[in-house]
Amino acid sequence: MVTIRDVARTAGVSIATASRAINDSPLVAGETRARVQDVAARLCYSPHGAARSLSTSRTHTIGILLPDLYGEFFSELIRGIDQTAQGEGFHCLLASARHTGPLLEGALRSMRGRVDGLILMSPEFTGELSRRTLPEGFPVILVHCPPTEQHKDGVLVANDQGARAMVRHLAGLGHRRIAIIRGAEGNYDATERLRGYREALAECGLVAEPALEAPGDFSEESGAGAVRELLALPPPEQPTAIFAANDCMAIGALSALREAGLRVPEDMGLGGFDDIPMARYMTPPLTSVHVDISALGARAAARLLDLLQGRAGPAPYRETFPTTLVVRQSCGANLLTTPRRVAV
Amino acid sequence: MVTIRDVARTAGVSIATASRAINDSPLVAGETRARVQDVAARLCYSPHGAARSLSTSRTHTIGILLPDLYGEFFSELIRGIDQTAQGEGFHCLLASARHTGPLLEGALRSMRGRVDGLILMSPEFTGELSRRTLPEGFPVILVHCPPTEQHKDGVLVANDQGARAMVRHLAGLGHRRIAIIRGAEGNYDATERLRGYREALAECGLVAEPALEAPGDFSEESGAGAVRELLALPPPEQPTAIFAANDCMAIGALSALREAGLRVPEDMGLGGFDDIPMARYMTPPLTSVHVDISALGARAAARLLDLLQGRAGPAPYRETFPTTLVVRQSCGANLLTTPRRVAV
DNA sequence: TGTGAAAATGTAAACGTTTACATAGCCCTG
DNA sequence: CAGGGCTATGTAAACGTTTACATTTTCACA
Repeated sequence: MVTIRDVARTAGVSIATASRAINDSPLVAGETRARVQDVAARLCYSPHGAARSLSTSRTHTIGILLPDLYGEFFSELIRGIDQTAQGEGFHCLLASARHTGPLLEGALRSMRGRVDGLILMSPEFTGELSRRTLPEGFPVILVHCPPTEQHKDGVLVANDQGARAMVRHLAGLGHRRIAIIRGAEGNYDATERLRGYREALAECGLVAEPALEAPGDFSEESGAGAVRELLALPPPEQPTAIFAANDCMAIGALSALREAGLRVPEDMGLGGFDDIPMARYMTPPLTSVHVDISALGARAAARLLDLLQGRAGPAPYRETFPTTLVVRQSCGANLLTTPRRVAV
Repeated sequence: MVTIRDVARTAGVSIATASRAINDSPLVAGETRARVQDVAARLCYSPHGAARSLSTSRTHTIGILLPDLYGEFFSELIRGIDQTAQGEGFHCLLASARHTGPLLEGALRSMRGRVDGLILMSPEFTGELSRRTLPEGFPVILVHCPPTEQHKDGVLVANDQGARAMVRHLAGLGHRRIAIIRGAEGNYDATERLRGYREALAECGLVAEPALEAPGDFSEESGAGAVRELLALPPPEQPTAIFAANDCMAIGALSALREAGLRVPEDMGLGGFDDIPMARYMTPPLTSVHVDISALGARAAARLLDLLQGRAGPAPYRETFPTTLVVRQSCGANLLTTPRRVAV
């Protein structure tokens, strides 16, 4: 492997000068710089990352710690982060701490000396854990996490606002019995979306009924299962519209409704959340709440980079990403045929 | 920041002993090891990654270099890789080199001293580039790339086999005019799938017609556009079945067909490729070619780790991942109603 | 009780950089 | 021409580890 020594020797300068030339320091004569850079190119020299990091105590890498790597949300988030990071010459070190507790601690630990800052998404992350695993004042941007004592910076999605918009929209179409298919137990988004759902019901003067809050876990199957559960209710108690806490469940719900011989939206209105690319291509096209996840990732990265490059003060930064309701046909708006069960 | 010196001092041993104790070396007395580890835990010591890497010239990190980070393929691939890597205590450093040439070179360069090996997917990667950017003998696993002079290890998907299976299946259902919606120009998968399509036609005694090879770029829109193009052909030249080179385009095609008032599969058979999770939830459920991408990633990572851990000889390793045809309803098999245009 | 091997520990070099500080050459000014 | 300020370069320490080698301790055995 060719090191800076080799470059220096070949160019006939000291290591220090070689280093300066390579880093475009103004302290080196133009002619020397050119010669050194020329030699470096000829020898195919590239600086050793670890050595550089050790010396400068900067890694030019941001860590991404996620609970999982499954699904569109994470890939979009990563894409947004990576794009922004790459724009400033930063790398991304990826880790997922599927399981809780000790594994998360290990993952955090192993980041020491490998990253300059962290974009972190984990419900398990607490101030106490931070104290044990991260150097004091280590830059962290939280995604979807409540702030901790040490780390107040974060971005989050206006889940409740989105859910409210959806439910109000359904109510506006005349639905009085609106069910929700809930997300995974304990999940942040799930909780917030449920909250938004309940708030909207209250605003619209409707009462929340436990029977209309079907459990789910964000998977297609659970969406289908929830529908079967709802359709097992005695007819007067059945909903006329369903709000699925994400699009996957909405899609599962759609297929279960079809199996049950119900038409969407005529017999049952349906709304999802996330507006995944596929949503518009469903039959009928799915009404959903749009969230620009990659933009969310990009913002998180941008803020972290501001911190790292000294462009931002330590003032706590929290940004709530707004959502937008995308009305298509599954909800029953834009309806060409006549609904059977909904009184308008 | 607490370093190994602090641990050593507090535990009353030399740095060397502290290091050994922390790394569970057998060269240290059990009692000493316990004491040191105790101190380390109390001080919340975690070893500095860069320092360690510099000293051992091992980073315990594998680099992932992809052309892009968009879509299910990449996220699944990354998931498979990360899972396997994490199992052996390795990290993943992610980079995407969207653009070609110099950017790719820079990305490769910047990996020096940061990763122990590389999982690389880029059509632009050549032996010459490798020589310029990577140390000799640097472990690389290629995904979907032709082998180069230095790097022969790689995994790939049996794209042509999958495409052949699909087209043969369609032909077996009686279709004589089978169109393809091609993938992005120059893309590896696209080329292979097209090749499989043509081979299968030949095998079945059908003639390839340029008019039936509609261009596409893997996006939903392009799928819809291709369908409009095909339907613009004079009726006798129109296809009775369409093979879309991926599921996204198949979904776009589905919605364009519906707009045109055609029923799937009665009026037009349809098949996709990739078997994305959503495929089964389409109306009708999409017949597709299943590829287990995360397993592909896992295999690539496993092979790389074998190389890195000295468990495998340098014998070139190439694995072609088989695909499986998943027959649902969009192709016209399992058909309940009668097809209008297909002679069986 | 002395000897030697084995076990435990310590000393210091090495990994490849960056950078504070020292030095050398040069030009300008008085 | 001495002195002082630049500018360009070199020397060497530092970053936090690991590890080859040296040294000390322990302990079994003759």
